[in-house]
Amino acid sequence: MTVRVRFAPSPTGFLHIGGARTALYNYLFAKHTNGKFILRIEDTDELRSTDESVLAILYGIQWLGLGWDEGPTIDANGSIGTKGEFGPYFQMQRTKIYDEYVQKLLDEGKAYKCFCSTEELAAKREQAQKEHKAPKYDNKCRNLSTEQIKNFENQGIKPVIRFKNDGIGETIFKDIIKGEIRFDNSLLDDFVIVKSSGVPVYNFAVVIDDALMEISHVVRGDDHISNTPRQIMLYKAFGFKIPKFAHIPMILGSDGSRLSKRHGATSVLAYREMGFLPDALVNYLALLGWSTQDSQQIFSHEELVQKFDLYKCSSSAAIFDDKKLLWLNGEYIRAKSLDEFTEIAISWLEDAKLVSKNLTDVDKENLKKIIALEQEKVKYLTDIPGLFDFMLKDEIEYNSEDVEKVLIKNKEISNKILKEMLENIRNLEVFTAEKLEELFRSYAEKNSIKTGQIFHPVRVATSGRTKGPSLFHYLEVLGKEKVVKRLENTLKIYY
RNA sequence: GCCUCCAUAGACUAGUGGUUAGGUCACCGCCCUUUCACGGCGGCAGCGGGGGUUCGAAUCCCCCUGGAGGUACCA
Repeated sequence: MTVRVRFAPSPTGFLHIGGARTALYNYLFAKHTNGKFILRIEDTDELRSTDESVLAILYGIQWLGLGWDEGPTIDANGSIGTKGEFGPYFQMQRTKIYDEYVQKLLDEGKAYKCFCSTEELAAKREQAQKEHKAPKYDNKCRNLSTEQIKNFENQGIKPVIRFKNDGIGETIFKDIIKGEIRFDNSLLDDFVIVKSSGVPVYNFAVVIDDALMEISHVVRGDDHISNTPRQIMLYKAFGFKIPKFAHIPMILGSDGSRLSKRHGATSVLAYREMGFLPDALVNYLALLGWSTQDSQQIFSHEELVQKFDLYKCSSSAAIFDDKKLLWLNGEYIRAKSLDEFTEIAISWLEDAKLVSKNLTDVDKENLKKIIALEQEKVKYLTDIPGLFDFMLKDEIEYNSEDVEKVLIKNKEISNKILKEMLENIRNLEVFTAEKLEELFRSYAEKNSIKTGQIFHPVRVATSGRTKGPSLFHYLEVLGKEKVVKRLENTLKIYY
């Protein structure tokens, strides 16, 4: 049996962390088994579905690098196409298909029209709650005569269509992750399968689509567990083959409640904005609910595909921990080759207007030397401008605290040292890290002072702060001219 | 209220009847070091509670507690 799985988001918002992980697990399971990963847009919520959401979701999955085999496609201009033979992959384009199947149920007496008003239903529900009873539809319209139906229709009342649930026995299924789950059918009512607008409801459309698209495994969030018995009833009513189910646990916020805006960013694309590498996010998400016995933490995309095992997923909800994500992000940044990282860094420097667009290869080679000094320090890509600006700007910004601590305190000493070092540097013919280090150390020895007493003031005088790359290396990259100028400037301003 | 799922350190997890309960992040300490990082070494910290079953339970069963999800003409 070839595996066919799908990710079926409803376009009522951006792609969030939970959805991303569901998509990822589907993707990994498909790739691992050499199966197909299908993307289907469940846009039957006429009120909340938007085109922007469709785009945001598509971009989000694309950014994560989860290519899908069938479903909507999107090109550089943002126009939407489609690929795969089982489409269309937008449910609202499939209404004719659903109509057919609804009619079948109606003809076979397995479904019926219900004319009860939402107000009436709401009132009954409230009443049931008051009496501590399960709010269940009372089957009022189950046995309407054709005359009664005609009567309602003549009044212009649009019915919903309900599935007739016999309420006998149990619905049992074996979930790949949760094990056996059973529901008492008598607790379920005659649920709505088509809204009065004529659009099918989620529980109906998924079943038709999953069956027609030959989905072999339904991998989705465990918030869908309670929908599953209804869906199984429909599979049975149509005589469709029932797919395997894998309900993956939810991702929770730091306080253990459902992940929401309260917990900060939940949108995948927001993580891009925050400076995360997609591979780091993917790696983190993979680990949130799945692990290998040897406790491996870092996986390449290929390794993930190779090692991911749907059957070894955790069955309990996991709290999203951005500390660990951040650690992984650092790991991925450090693992980049200098060339790769330079490309990434340049785009962030461009956005921050620290370098111009259309850099020449020579510019890039020079930048590479600068970037090499700080790559290991980057945790968020958004750190990049702040880490490099002192190397790139003509005018440095002085951090007042650092200036106070290193230059102003012991002013006479630092003044003398800076003046003398300025002279020494002016006289230095070969301006390399090695020569600079020699110079600094011999100066310290001659004057019998600690090396730190020179290093620190020079660092602040040439960079404006105490934190930064290895002193001699960045001085070399900066070049003699700039170093001299900065020292002169500092002496002018603070002494 | 009712239904369903879940329960190992602060977080993610390994573990399927006998382990000094293992790993990772975070945190703390030490080392490396001109700063910041990186890296290395070490440490703190856990089986929610109560009953069973068993010679023996983190592991199997029951109850409780706690958490999550559902209970829609939303998905």
